[in-house]
Amino acid sequence: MSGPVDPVTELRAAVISCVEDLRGGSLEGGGVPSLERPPKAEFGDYSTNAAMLLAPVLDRSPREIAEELASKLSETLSDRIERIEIAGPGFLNLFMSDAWYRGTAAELAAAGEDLGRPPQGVGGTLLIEFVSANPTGPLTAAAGRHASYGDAVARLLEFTGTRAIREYYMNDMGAQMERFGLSIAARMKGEGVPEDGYEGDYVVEIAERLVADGMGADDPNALSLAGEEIIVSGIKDTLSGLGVEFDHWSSERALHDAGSLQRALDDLAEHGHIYEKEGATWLRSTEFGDDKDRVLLRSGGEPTYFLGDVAYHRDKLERYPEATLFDVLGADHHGYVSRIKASVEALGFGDDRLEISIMQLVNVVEGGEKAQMSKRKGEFVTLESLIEDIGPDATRFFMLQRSNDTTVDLDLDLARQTSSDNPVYYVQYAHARISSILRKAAAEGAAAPDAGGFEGGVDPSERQLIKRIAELPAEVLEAAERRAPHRICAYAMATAADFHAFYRDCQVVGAEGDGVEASRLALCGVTRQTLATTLGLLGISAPERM
RNA sequence: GCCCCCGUAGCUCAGUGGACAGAGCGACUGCCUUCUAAGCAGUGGGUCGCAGGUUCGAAUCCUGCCGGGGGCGCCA
Repeated sequence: MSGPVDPVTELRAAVISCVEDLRGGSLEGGGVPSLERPPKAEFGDYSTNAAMLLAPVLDRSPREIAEELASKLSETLSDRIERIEIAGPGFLNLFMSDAWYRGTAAELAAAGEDLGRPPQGVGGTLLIEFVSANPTGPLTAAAGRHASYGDAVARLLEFTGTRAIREYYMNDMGAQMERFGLSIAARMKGEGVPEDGYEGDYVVEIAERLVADGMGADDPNALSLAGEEIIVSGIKDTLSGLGVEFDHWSSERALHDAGSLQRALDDLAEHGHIYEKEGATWLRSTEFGDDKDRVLLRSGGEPTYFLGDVAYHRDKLERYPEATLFDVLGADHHGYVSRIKASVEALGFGDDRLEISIMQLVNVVEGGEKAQMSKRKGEFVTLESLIEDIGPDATRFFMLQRSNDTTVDLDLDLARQTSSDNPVYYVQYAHARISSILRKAAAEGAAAPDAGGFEGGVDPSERQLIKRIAELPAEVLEAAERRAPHRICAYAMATAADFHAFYRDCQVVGAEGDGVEASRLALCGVTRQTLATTLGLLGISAPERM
């Protein structure tokens, strides 16, 4: 027997059914009763606010309703519940029995690799566009945040039954590519870079490579194309090093050459949302909530960056008619959100087809000092050097640890430490420690893991650990729906902490008592699976030895 | 001026209506003949930016203000 299980939701279902009984009808409107871990152990294992929510509906006092709910729940849960207390303004505090803990542990163990997978997944298709850094230079450390985030969201959704597609969009057209080509040409001739050119040393390296390939400095356009090829191949290598692989690389130039920009323009014209003014072609984006209308074709006739982006979104929407688009943008692009949403609507697609997350900035901190970041000046920490410095696992963990709308201060001194101070190693260490126990058990011919096969008491540390693991499906669902992988980081750390406490209190191999060793080995196995799964969702390795 | 994000412990941050507000780091104190001390336990530390409002209940929702960051091009 295996498959997704969700013990907390099962318990919640029991509460809801009792509430519906008492109310004499289904729960529409009103709130859904909570079922949560109370702040203090003295408040039991789980608590619910059901009686407080019911009070205004039934027009009776919360404590009175709580009494009735408690007796109904006791009946429904029978030997799974030890006792129910009524506290505070009308909370029902549930104290679960050893039988429930044993049953839950057995259920979790039976889930195998499906442990933590929410039984009711999210479904659908999400096309995630992320990183999409310009192909005029190597990826910066900040791109590592986008890469880690987009990939982790994709992994989370895949785990919940959603098809995730990863795309990278290259703005390989226009003025910046010209400046890039001119910068390479200047370096070939040994000259200083032109105004607004790219000053980084990598441009010198590219120039040297292209000279070696026999290229001349007289065709900046050709140089920019050749330079782009080198840059993009480097970007792919860097992302691979982080464990991020894209399904599709879209190119603005390719879209342009295929006539997609023109088609997008025709589409918008057909829908009646464009007009001419001062020689330029505009999108009436204000009609869809944007601050001002936006230029699609300049008065010279060249397309703007924005038109390319409109064409790209149209292309995505048509390639995957079932998909929701998800754009991961940097904080410096937030002004872009309303216009791109407007364009999607102007093309006749529903506004629920596009979702956008804004990533706040990344500061790399060393010795308490923030490193400067300027791509054009060539002063920045590259993602490649960051990965080389602290490794892909620490890079991902530190980038993912914070919610996307807060700035990340990546402390290199901390990230470099291979000690308990470093949260990555803390979690990985727990996984390695369990692996070591299981190795020892195998070597010493310990009992086969069996979560439910004993009648003794369950240790408080075991209870804590089982409860934590039982929360995983809800945690995964929440993180997936809210596109919030940082919750998984916090969850993984909490699970590791619970395991270390269990390790302190409970001997596993050679434990005294009938079936105790077998049940603890099973709990170790379930914990290891939990850590492996959560680390996997973050794209971080789960080592067997450290 | 307008728009977006943030303001919670010394530092970095969790916590999008529930019970006396949490974690990691830093500081201080203990614990390795015992399954990995990359670990555990304990101590100290906060007017949740300020002021109103909604609610039985607000760090959380609403309004105003203060402080920090980012953005407001026929650049990308």
